Amino acid sequence: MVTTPTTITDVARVAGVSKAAVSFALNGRPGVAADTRERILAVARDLGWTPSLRGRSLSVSRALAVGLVIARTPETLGADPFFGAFISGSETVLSERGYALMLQVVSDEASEHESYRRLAANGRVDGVFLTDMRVDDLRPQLLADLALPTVVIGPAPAGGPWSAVGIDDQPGIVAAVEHLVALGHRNIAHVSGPTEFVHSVSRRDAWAVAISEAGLLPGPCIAADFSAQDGANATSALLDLAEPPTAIVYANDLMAIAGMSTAIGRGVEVPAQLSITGFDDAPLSAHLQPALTTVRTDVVGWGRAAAIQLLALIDQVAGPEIDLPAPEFVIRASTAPPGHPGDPGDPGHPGHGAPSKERRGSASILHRKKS
Amino acid sequence: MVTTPTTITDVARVAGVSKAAVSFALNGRPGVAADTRERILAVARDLGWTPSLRGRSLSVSRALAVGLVIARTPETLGADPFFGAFISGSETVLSERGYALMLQVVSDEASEHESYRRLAANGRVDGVFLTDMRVDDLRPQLLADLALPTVVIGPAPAGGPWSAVGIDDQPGIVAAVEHLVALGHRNIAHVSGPTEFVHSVSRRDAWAVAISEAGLLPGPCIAADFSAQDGANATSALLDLAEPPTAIVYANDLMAIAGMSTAIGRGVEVPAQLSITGFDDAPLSAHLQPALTTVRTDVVGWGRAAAIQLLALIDQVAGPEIDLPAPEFVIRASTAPPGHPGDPGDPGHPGHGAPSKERRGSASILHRKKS
DNA sequence: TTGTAAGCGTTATCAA
DNA sequence: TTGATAACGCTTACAA
Repeated sequence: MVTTPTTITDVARVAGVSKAAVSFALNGRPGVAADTRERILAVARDLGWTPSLRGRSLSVSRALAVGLVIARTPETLGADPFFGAFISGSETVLSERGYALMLQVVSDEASEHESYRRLAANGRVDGVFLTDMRVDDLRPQLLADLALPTVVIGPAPAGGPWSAVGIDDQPGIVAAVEHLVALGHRNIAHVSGPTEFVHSVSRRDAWAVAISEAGLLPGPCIAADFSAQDGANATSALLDLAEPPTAIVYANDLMAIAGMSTAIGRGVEVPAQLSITGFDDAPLSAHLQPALTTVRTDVVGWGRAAAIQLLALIDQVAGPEIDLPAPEFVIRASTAPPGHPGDPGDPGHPGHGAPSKERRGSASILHRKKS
Repeated sequence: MVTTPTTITDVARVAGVSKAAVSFALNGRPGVAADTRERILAVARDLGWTPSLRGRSLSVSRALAVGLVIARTPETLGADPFFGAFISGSETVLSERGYALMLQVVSDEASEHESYRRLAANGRVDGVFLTDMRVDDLRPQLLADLALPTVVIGPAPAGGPWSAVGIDDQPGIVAAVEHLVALGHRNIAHVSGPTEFVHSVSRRDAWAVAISEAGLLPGPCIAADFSAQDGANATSALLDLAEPPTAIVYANDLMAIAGMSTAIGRGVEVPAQLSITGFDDAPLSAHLQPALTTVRTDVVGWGRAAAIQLLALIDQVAGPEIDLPAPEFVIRASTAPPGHPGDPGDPGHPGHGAPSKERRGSASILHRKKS
């Protein structure tokens, strides 16, 4: 018993109509009498016929698939909770519309371009998501040249010829800084991502602005690469300063966790002597000791919104205005008032034991699309 | 300037040959003179022509793509370093052969089956990877019915009608137990994954066997769900026992890390009072305080091997024997001799500061394929 | 060695 | 409202 060697021709023959009639009936288009349509559909069901995507694809010049090219090393990919959630979210929309997702993972920028070129040349996809936007990013131009509809994921420079869907990360960072300021911190450092990325710069700027709006001088800022190793290194460098910060705002959870461990390893108590905030709310973050204060964004919803936007772009229709939920600032146990250098004999800070109740503050939201 | 409205007909016309000649030349097949071939290829290059996958796909009845359906929640997906690495690895092989990877993420088993059905009915893929094999898994039968070549990733029950590629995780667990026994532990617990998964059972059995081979009685064993939350819960339960274990072997790093934090939060020193081992070597694990002793497998190489195997299956040729590197047991700072309940005043265990030099022991390897 | 022509399974065009 | 018939872009017998 085979699956589907049945073709539209078979259905047409059995139903005693033309192929065109079958096609019309299936796609629910006018031009076929109601009873004829019924009969055709019945036959199709009996024969277990599903239209062939390949034939259809050739005929309509559409791949019915979209692409996601990720330029990351296996390690940074595996450590980032973003992609799994994003893909989950976009999949719900895509599969509902009969679209599939082609995933490509490459290691460097050159092969990333090559990847897009091939995707376009082969006609494998009808559009792509673009993540990790860089400050001077060549990909939008490339994709424009390739005539491949593109949705940029995350903050993107305004005014470009692209469509972007993103939750603005700035309010999350601002909330973190304000929280720390309210706790009494005056020397607040930042460990950013690589400055070539737009979202790195965006978060760094948010940190700087929030600090000066609080009437403080910006603390030290170190650019790292989002990896645990670099987060640890940056933290060491900050703690080695003549005037080490009393709080550090990290651009992602992975660096924050590694930084927290580094501090603890040096005998610096967290949060008593050093407060720490992350970004992402990784699945692990709530279960650390101390649990990590961080910023959570609804990445699944983001993926959904991006997929809707991309499909609209492909269909050349105006995409709906999508309201993305605001990022949440999640206060846990890794932040506290500064300057409690005492109690060095407190093993494991039992006071901050269970994650217990989390307090949340919400921030605002951004959704920018091509005008 | 448009990208590729060029078709094989254009190339044939410009080169002054037939479409067949172009096809033959492109696919490097005999039946066309060397100089003609050169000329054709030159024209193709000039015109920037790449054969359309859609036409080709329809003609050869092949999708030139393989599928990976992942049944995970966004959280467990994002926390697992496996998939990113696996996809990276398989991609290197697939893209080289002109294949692409279709990724589907679903939430439950029912929609997973649905996903496979659609993939097959649409002819979107020529074969699939099957991960997270369950003890009584219905998917192999389904895929056999769908006539979809399948490669099972990871340990699979022997004797089934499937082809499996996996690094045996047992030697890694055995190495962990032997390490703990050598350190002097006598009460070694295990936190496993859900017992419905073959790899959970495999790791649990390895733990049990290694313990009895050391002449010890098996310690307590709790099945969790691989999540941080469940790892924390299981750890609490173990520490609440009348005779709490002095060491815990976890089935993955995420649970181990959460468990470690839980212990520390309860005032239990790691590794002085409790030794902990993980599985995966997540990017973060080396940068924790204390750094996690764990088992590392070459997932990227595994992905490569699986892709080679799947393509061979699709092409109906015998796959090459692939030697997968043995899993490595990585000894870091979360394991130590038992019974040092003293020194409760040691903040942050500075003695275990930097990850420093890691000692590694290697274990053996498994690669089973369909006979 | 080369060219012709028939598929692959759709959708689209255009008479009837 | 229908039903031939021609694309779509490629591969592949088969004939020249």
